[in-house]
Amino acid sequence: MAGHFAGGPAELVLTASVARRYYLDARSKVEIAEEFGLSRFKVARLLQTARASGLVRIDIGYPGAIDVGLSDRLQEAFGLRHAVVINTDDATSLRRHLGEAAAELLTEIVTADDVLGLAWARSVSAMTTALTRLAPAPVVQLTGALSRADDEDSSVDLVRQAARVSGAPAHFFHAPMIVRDAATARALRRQPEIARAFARFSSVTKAVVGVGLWVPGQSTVYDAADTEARRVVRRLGVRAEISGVLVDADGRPVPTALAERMICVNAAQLRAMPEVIAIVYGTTKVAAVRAAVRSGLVTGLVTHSALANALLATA
Amino acid sequence: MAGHFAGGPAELVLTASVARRYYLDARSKVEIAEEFGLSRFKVARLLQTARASGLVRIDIGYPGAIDVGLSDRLQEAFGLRHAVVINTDDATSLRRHLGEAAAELLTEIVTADDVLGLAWARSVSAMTTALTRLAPAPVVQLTGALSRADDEDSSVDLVRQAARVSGAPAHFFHAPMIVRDAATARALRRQPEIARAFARFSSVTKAVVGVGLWVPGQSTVYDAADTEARRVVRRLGVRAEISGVLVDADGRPVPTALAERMICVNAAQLRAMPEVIAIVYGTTKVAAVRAAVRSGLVTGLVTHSALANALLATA
DNA sequence: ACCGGCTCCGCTCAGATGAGCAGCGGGAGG
DNA sequence: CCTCCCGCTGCTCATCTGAGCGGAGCCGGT
Repeated sequence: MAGHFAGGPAELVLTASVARRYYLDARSKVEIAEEFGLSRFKVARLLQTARASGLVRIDIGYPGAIDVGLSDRLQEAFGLRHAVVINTDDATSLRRHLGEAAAELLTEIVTADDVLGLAWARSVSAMTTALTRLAPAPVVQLTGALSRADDEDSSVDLVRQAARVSGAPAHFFHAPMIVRDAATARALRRQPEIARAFARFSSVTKAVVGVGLWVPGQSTVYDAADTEARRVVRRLGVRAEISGVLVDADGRPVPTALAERMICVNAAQLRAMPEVIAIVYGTTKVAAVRAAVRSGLVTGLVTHSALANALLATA
Repeated sequence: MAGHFAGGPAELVLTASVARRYYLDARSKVEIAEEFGLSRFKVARLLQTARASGLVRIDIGYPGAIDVGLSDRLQEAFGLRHAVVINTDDATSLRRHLGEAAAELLTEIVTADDVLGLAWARSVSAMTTALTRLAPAPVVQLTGALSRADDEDSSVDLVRQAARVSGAPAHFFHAPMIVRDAATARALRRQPEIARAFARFSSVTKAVVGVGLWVPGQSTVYDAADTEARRVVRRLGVRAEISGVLVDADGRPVPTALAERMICVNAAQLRAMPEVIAIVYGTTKVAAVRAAVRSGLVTGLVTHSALANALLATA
């Protein structure tokens, strides 16, 4: 493939001329053949050798924030419908950049016929912040609120913000993501406001979620859970959390007692959504992201170079 | 041309995928269309934008001694049949490298049906030194010897060496390049040995020559001429010397008294040779080389980057 | 609402292209 | 000298491709 050029200097230069005419000046092989006094077959063969010998190099890349090559490979490798890899790995601006990229992606792919579902995650919050334009699609809240002291945007605010941009209705509810026991959760889900939002899950066509690794500090759900639940869930094989949906290392949903206590979308509902885009950063989460894409629940990924490379390395 | 990409991230990545499939994996547009569920027209348009936006970059170059891009441009710009530009400008090894390149070129383009003509020049000498393989073409000496004390190879040796490699007859003669007066030159040209060689000029199909600038130290003929001749010839407008043939800045042959005193090929004879390759180095000679290629006497050029660039800059 | 202009899309069809094949010529070996 | 073999060349035909055309949807101005 990258073999050296066989012929002499004259043929080398001739080949280069032909290649330039063909690839850069966009002439047809017939034209080139006439111009150089060759048969079109000879021209075709010269171009073949030009490609094979590496005389003509074609590379696909773009001088911008998006690493298109990596995005493409990621999409291909995991069979994703969408993959956007951001070039920077700078920790300080990473979340903002991913938010912007995801916002752009959403602006592009969401139409008025869509119903948008949003889970709570800091990365999803960064997206809504960056969102400036959106087709008039209704927005549905997918998860309850997580009681973190430093949260600027609650789960509810996030949904309302997106709906404000889209100009279509917001379907939100006020409830925590995790409650003390299953009974309380069941009671809450019967609340009219919450039930109405949940009823819309089945019509959601595009969702945006976060992914957490089931270890301290790498999952808002993990951090919000009590010590006992953390341990039990861990022992059941849960490795990753997709906006509340708990899956094992291979992406299989794991039934847990904790899930009974959560006010959020479940695996079956998520799977029914044609498009689920995860925004994830931090190489620590490699295993979680791999589980998420393997699960098939996640069909799109917005991430950064380091994580993308890590994913591909272990694929 | 180098405009940025218009669409959103999803289309950007899709375009990159399609471009990779097309340019790197060499799939047909129809195949790609089926694979991605698009029409082949859509694929074509994506590829167009990919090219126009700079997402797909094609460059032609070769990691070797020969700068193919420059060679190509030179060939194109001056309508040359052959152009070989060597990448290095390192003065110490320049002549040797050019000699090797020219030798390769000659090995490639000379066939048993050719008759090879060789003029004397240090660069041509470097070529014969590097010559290891050559079709059995007879070799004809085009110029007399120049009496430089430091010459390793005389005009004669050069011809014999090439003929030894080719395995075909050498047609050489022993005579100086410049003699005291025209009468002596005429007498010499009538010498059987010399006349026989000269008679072969008309059958020469490929010649290799040097080019000199008509200033001190840039032309072996200039240096070999007497002060008076140098001045007279200069005043007649001569700027360049192509292995003894004197031309002005535009490449027009200039009739001179000096020419009458020289034992070498003349302009008409040189012009009759279908292929005349000049080996030249040193940016000082730019004007001389331009004159030589403009003259149409020279149809091929073996040179180095700096000189090639200088030529193109002033073209 | 209606119209005119605009853009985007996919169709048609002629011309361009590639895979495979046969002819030719040149060199090695008998 | 002949003969075989190999590589190069250009042909055929089925497929691919590009330029141009017309229709569908969109948008802004009455």
